[in-house]
Amino acid sequence: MQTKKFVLLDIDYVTRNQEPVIRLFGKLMGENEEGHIIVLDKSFKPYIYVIPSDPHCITDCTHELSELKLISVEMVPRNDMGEHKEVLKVTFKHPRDIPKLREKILNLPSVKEIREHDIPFYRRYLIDKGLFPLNVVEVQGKVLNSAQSSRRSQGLNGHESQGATEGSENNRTPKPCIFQMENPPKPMDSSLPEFKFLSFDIEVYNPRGMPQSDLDPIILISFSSNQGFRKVLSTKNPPDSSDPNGSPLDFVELVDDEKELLEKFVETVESENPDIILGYNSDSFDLPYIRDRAAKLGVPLKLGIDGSPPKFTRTGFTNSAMIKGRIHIDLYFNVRRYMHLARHTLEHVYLELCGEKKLDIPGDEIHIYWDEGGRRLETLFHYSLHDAVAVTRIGERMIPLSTELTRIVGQPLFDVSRMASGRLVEWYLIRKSFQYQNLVPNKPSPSEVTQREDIHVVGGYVKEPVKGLHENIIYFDFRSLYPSIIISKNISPDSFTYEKEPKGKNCHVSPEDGYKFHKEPVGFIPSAIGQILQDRIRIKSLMKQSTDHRQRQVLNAQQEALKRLANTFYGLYNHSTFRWYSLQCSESITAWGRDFLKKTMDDAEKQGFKPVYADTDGFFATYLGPIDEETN
DNA sequence: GGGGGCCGGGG
DNA sequence: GTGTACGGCCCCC
Repeated sequence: MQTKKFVLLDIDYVTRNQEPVIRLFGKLMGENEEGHIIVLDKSFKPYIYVIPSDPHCITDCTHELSELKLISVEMVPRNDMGEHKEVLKVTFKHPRDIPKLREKILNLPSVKEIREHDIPFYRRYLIDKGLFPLNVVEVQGKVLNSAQSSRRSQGLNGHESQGATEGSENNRTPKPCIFQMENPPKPMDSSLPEFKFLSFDIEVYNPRGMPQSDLDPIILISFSSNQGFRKVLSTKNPPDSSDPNGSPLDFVELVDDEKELLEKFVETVESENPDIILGYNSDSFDLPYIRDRAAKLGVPLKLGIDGSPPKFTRTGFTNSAMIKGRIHIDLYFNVRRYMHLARHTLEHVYLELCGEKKLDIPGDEIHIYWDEGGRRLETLFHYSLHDAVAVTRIGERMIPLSTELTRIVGQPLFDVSRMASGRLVEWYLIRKSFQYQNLVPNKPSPSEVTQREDIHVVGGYVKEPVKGLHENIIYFDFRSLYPSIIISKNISPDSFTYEKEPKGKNCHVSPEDGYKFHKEPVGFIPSAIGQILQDRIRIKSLMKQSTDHRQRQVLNAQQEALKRLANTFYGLYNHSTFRWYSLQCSESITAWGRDFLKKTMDDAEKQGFKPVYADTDGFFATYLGPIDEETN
């Protein structure tokens, strides 16, 4: 039995002998260890929860379930919205069985509800094992491939090898260590290495406007890493080609043709061996384009650490490209989510983040620069390289936040970098649910979503501004009004109650609607927000104490990530697709908010202030001087 | 005002 | 893949 320590970069599962096998992709951490590891875990099985229609018919329910193709049915205690329940944990042979059987199970006479039937298998694994991507994991087991003996192993790494592979082996990435786990993985609290990232950008010959991958070849591919690597691969000789060694453009490497360009692209990724691959709009442009051209020219795109080609999927309204064992991040989506700019072109974003103008060539003129050669071509090389460098610079600013969000939310960086903030919170809460043995609420059906969207909740209090030029202005505002209300009034779906009995004393009662929330115990959502805010305070104080520059940067990213998470909680009760959606909670928050603001304004008026404008969590007032000095 | 459709980035 | 998810703006009625 051996022990291996690694940074968890990515996770998925494959099917071997009809059984699911979890694969953890990592970068080895030990003293004399180098390279990648792929850890296989055959022991984890998918499951869902079944709530029987009546607590007494749990045996009927078990019986009905036993007719199906399952591994086991087990009675377990769980909490559901503050209510204790005995439910059935139903374990399946394969994740595929769940979408196949869940309708059938739901329609059994003794079944009332099914839960947690839509949690992707690899996410379930991370949550249940307490593993956090980008943190260190220790595993015990045995190495399956003796070092370097077989290229890409034999099928055990999930990707069927594509026949004999030729090409230079000189500075290729060593083959990953394939490791079979024999004991549960241990999350470790070790210090972490910095991540290496490689940015890339392609240029395409485009005499007809936007390039079409069936017609227009890729002419340049440029690279930039956060460790100083810079290169442009070109299918055309740089200027001054009469002297092959005298090129002033020493970052340019000439290749014979587009086929070699793509082969060198793969080799560069292998030899640079980055943890993270960055692009700008690379999910929907660069990588699909490279895929199409590589297919046309017969170049295998062995970009994953297991030699697999990128996998293209749809993520909502857009595409995403996954590179196994490395983390491909399209910064465009990050930037669009986190930066509020009118436009999100690479040029605009670079200017905003780095304060520098980017060398620019109008997109539709690239083929002209290419054809003209000479100085024009030189400019094109610089432009292309600079695009890749700009992506690296933007990455340096954006990645720390995403990596810390990953460590808090506990889902892969690939996913986290593409998730809307509401989703991040949702996965954070799903993990919390597991810890508290709570049942996760189901996602709403499409009809429920539209129903929710039709309901409008009254927002914050707004006092129309009094027209005119005001002097002697004071401004008052509540520091984070809504989160304070959620916590102080314990606003949570599991503390909300329709009960008439516990009036007043044991409940907070909302203004206007009179919704009641139990004062105790602390609700699920308030406790989660409370914990995030507390963590943030703790990290900010650590930051003050720290003298190490790098550590301070990490801590700062951590507290920023927590702030971002905390900030997205407030509106979530009113998000139609949120699992913990609650109209009562949503209405109560704003009702209390209006109440607090109005009361404070009334008090201020009594003290001689005249409010001239108010909005949600603060107001402006002019000071008229003390009105009635005797009252106070 | 409300429903439907389109677009963003990339060359 | 135990997937499948945005939000702003314009147009039209």
